Amino acid sequence: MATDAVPAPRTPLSRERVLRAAVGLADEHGLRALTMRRLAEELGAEAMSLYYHVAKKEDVLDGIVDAVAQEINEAVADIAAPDWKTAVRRRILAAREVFLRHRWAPALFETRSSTSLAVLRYYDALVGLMRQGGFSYDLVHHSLHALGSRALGFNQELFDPAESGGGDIPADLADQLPHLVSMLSGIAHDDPDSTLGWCDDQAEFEFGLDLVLDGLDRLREQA
Amino acid sequence: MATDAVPAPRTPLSRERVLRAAVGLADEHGLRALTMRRLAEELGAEAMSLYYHVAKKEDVLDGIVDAVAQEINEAVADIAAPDWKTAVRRRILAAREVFLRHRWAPALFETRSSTSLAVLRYYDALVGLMRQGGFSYDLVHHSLHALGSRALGFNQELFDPAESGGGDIPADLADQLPHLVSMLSGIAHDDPDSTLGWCDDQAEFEFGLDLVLDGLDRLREQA
DNA sequence: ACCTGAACACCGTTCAAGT
DNA sequence: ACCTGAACACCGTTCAAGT
Repeated sequence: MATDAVPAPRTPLSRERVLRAAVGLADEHGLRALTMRRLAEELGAEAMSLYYHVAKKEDVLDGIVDAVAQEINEAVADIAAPDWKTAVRRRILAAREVFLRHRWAPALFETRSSTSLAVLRYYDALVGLMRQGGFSYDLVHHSLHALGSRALGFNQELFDPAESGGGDIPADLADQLPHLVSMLSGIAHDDPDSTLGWCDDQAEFEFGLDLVLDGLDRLREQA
Repeated sequence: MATDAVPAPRTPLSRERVLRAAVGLADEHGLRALTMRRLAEELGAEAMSLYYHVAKKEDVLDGIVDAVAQEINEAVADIAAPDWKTAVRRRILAAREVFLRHRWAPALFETRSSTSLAVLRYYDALVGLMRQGGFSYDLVHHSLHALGSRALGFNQELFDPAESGGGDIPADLADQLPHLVSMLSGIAHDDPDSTLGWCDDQAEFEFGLDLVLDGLDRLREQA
């Protein structure tokens, strides 16, 4: 028996523990709460200790993007479908569900300049599926551009056309925006739980996704 | 005549001067260089002086987004076209040119939660054009979602499928990404000047835009 | 090998004070 | 009305030092 009662030996830090804590912090309090100091606190350590396991904050951000992408790859692994379109569609919608669990992720993904390996793997599978479905490499390439962030399951929007249901636009402003006001009266987004970002709700996402996928399928047939 | 030689009376600050300087700073050195202190320095004043003319940094950011949107509205004012599709298309491509002058803007636009008046005006005109072209308000609404940021002229992409032309992917990595590597060999983006963000070059932007516009036109005919 | 304290250079922002 | 100096609370990051 040891003579001294050793204090519960804190689980040592590691890159993985740091990244997991970072994801948790962002999930709970948003990206802005993710500071090195706060992250260390979450782990019961000092901010400076983190630098032994990660190079800099950017490294942490790259790391949690990769972590989310891995989560997507797992969610997507067992998906099978009879044709390329439903296969791609199902993968994208499954990926989307991961983003619904990590609402900070779309904004962060868009700031990364170097692409994570897990994201590349995700795209690689997409390319494979489309090739198998009869696409030329060239058309696949165009398709990825046309899909943009929708390929990964989200659609960062610029403004919410139905912000507050349109009911709160002041009258003087309404005069300046006649068409917008007319459009918004009577339109409301139903399910707040399916909303990613501003107005990217499930129904609208699928509308845009299908519009693009159908268009691509048509181009494939023509080729 | 005044008895004392007054020092050249520095043009006084104003919200507008602050915003103009902010846009210039971002144009020249990027968004990261846009700090209150640096901005003040650019204006020959102290950081604290800015707070007399703007509420907080967020206010500055909202302000320069609105300034860019105004620039877009001016660029787009005189556009006429025979049908809704070319009208919308031309407006969007003209808006895009403004973003090519302010490459920091797409990223910033996507972080704004409240929409600038100038952006609303831009959308209002789009809605008007589409209504006139035979769209129901409901389909216009879906259309705006489907277009997403493309309605304003940019397409924030997640990764550059052709990053460095694909030539620099290490061999061991290439084994893990067979489809991607095959696709990338032989694809190169030609004109770096037309590139917004990562891989959003002019040709790809127009491909995606036309794909969506054609799809919307088809839905309009069916309705 | 792993962690930390003290310190540096930088933020945004306040507030009372100057003209 | 307009601007500023000093100060505060926070960043990310370094470095030499502890175990």
